[in-house]
Amino acid sequence: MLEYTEEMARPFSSVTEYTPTTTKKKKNKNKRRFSDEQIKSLESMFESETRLEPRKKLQVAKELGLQPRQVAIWFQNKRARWKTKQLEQDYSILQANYDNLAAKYECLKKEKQALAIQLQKLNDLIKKPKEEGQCCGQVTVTNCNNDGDKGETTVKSDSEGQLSFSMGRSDDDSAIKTDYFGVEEEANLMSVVDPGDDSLTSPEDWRSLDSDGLFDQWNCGYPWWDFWS
DNA sequence: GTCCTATACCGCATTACATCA
DNA sequence: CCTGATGTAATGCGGTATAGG
Repeated sequence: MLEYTEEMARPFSSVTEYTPTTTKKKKNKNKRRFSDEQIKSLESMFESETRLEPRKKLQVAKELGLQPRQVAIWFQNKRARWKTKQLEQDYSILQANYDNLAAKYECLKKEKQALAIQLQKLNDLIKKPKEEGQCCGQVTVTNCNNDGDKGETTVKSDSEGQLSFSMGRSDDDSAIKTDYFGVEEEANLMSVVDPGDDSLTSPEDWRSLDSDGLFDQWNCGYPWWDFWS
């Protein structure tokens, strides 16, 4: 149901005219900013509803001494400004998320490089003959998780060739020690580490692990065992 | 029921003006 | 006083929805 015509509601109709040769707007010398009182009232109405019913619009216009058209335009402009503001906020959030993600990516990249070096060292090591006395060793990996908590993982190989993992917090002497697995599961580990490289798939080779800082370069935000998950 | 016209309203881009540093 | 930047009221246009002939 149409309650009034746009032309009836157009403000300043007596001063807004058009030249016969062009559609360009003529200067409107009656343009006045709305009073603080009017703005305050419109703002509070916008907070409760961003669109006005035609009847409500007429009522508001009457109350504020404005033309209904002016109220409609104010709401229209207000919606546009609000949308712009929202977009800016959304952009800020996206930007923050992106920065966070980029930082994680860089971290993972460094992690990957470190692991590649470690893998190379491991490859070199397992090629050494057992006689060289490389039967026992311990490697400690310091890392931090997503919560920023530091932790460490120790990989030990004993004279029997048993591998054991202990995990705990570096700042906590009561670190929980956990035997992770024994020789019979080493083959599984090998397939996780490098399924495409049979140079690491022999349990024999793992008995020669040494602690010459293979994992020392690890110092990123993720436990190394999550890297392949 | 369908088409056509008139009207109202919207979003968007832009203009015109007021205000301020 | 002048000037450029900024905020905002108002305009124009294209599109959609709806009522009535």
